[in-house]
Amino acid sequence: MVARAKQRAPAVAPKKKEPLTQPVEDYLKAIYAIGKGTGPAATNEIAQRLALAPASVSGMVRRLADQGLLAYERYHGVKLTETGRRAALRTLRRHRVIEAYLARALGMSWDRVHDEAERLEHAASDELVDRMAATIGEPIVDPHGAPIPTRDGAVDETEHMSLAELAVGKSGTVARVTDEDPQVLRYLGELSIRPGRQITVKARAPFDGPITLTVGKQELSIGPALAAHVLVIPVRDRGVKRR
Amino acid sequence: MVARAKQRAPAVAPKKKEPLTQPVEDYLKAIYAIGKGTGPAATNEIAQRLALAPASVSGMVRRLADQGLLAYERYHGVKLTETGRRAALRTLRRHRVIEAYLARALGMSWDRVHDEAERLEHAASDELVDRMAATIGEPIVDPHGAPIPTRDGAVDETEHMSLAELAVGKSGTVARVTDEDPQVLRYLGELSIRPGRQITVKARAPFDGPITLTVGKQELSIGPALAAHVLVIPVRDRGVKRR
DNA sequence: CAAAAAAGTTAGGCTAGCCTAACTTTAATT
DNA sequence: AATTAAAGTTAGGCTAGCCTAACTTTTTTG
Repeated sequence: MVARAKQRAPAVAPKKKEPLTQPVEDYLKAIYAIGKGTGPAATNEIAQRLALAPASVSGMVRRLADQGLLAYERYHGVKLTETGRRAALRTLRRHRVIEAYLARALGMSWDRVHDEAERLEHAASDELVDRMAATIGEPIVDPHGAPIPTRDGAVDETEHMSLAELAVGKSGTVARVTDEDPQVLRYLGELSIRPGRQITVKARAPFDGPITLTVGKQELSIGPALAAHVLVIPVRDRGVKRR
Repeated sequence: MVARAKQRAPAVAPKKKEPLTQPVEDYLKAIYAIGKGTGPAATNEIAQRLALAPASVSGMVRRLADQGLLAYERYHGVKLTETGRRAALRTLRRHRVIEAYLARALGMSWDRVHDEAERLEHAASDELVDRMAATIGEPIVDPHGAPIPTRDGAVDETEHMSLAELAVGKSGTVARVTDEDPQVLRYLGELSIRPGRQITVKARAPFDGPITLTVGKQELSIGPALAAHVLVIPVRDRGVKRR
């Protein structure tokens, strides 16, 4: 019979200055995205985001815990340590600065910047990223409206309401689109649903049906799943039908 | 006793569209650099350039030959195939366009662009590289004066004379500096020895001694090893001491 | 032209990251 | 509370790229 020994990681986070590998940066980013920087992330969800087998995640997660990047308790998911959080935010900053730069300085469309940034974020130096940010005027958000962490790891973590939750008759300004699929982004672009635009909800069909909106002078309707990816800042009583 | 069977690669270059890995791109670049695109490259030299053990090169070189990127004959070095040459030039174009872009659009100094480009070249898409090139006006050379291959794989392969070979009394315009060590580049920069500058050789000390030059109004001397990395286009009879 | 030196190759091992299959633990359901 | 389902982990394997050590081929040299 095996004694139920404490399996806590015996390592004391050996501070290494070696740069993180590309897969490691991806794990940290995924874990950050799931737990919003502080909450726990489940093995299966990490696996799904990274398109890996859960078994692979179990293995990697243990290594990252040994390195002091994660707090890991077997069968109970992981959390980022402070070190891990900072590493994740550094990658996130790179990603979003690069996206913003590609769009503003090189005229790349908002549906292509994500994939490009996904690769460049692992290769660009901090110096380069800072130069990019400076060149386009220290942007605060990326082309999809996602907030860019500062050099010292601060992020605007405001939670926005989604278009799917906005009451009929209310208006809101699009703050962010939380979908990176190029096809989806192109479609939204055609409807001119993009950060900064003002949208009014005209009707909502029952049983999770389509939502009818006006964007500028256009009237159109989109599905609720898509609407959930459009985050808005409600406008206080304007565009509300007077009664 | 083992029959001395023909060990030729049995594979017929299975045309795969999978992108080349970073190490593979580095091998091809190194082989291109050694053989100027056509000549053979020795195992040891490849190993030295990539800072790898010769044994590792033997292994990789075989795989690349099986993929149809190299022509390989055991114990006699490798040559690039046409496919390999094109792949090498694509990487080289990326590298140099990126260098040029970093310098011109982002104000990065010429001694830092190499290392940055070395990483970015593996991550940047062709689309991005083309946009960079277009943005800075389709440059022909990188910040060190190295020619940039065109999209369809053409390169200016002109061989320049080096400053070490320029006769005393003759002048030349710096075409290129073939050293990527940041320290060396910073030093040359301080002496304002950089592409476009005109230099006159004033004296050459015997026994491979230092070479005295004038750059602009400055007079200075540098060692022959360094001078060999400064490529020049001789100016026909100007600055020659009349006698 | 034989012996030594240099260059190149093979053999055997290692690590990071991934996989599938089988097993264990936790959570959900009756 | 017992059973089933879901989630997570371990075991065992694979590939790309690297290494060192030992061996073979080619080149150089006395």
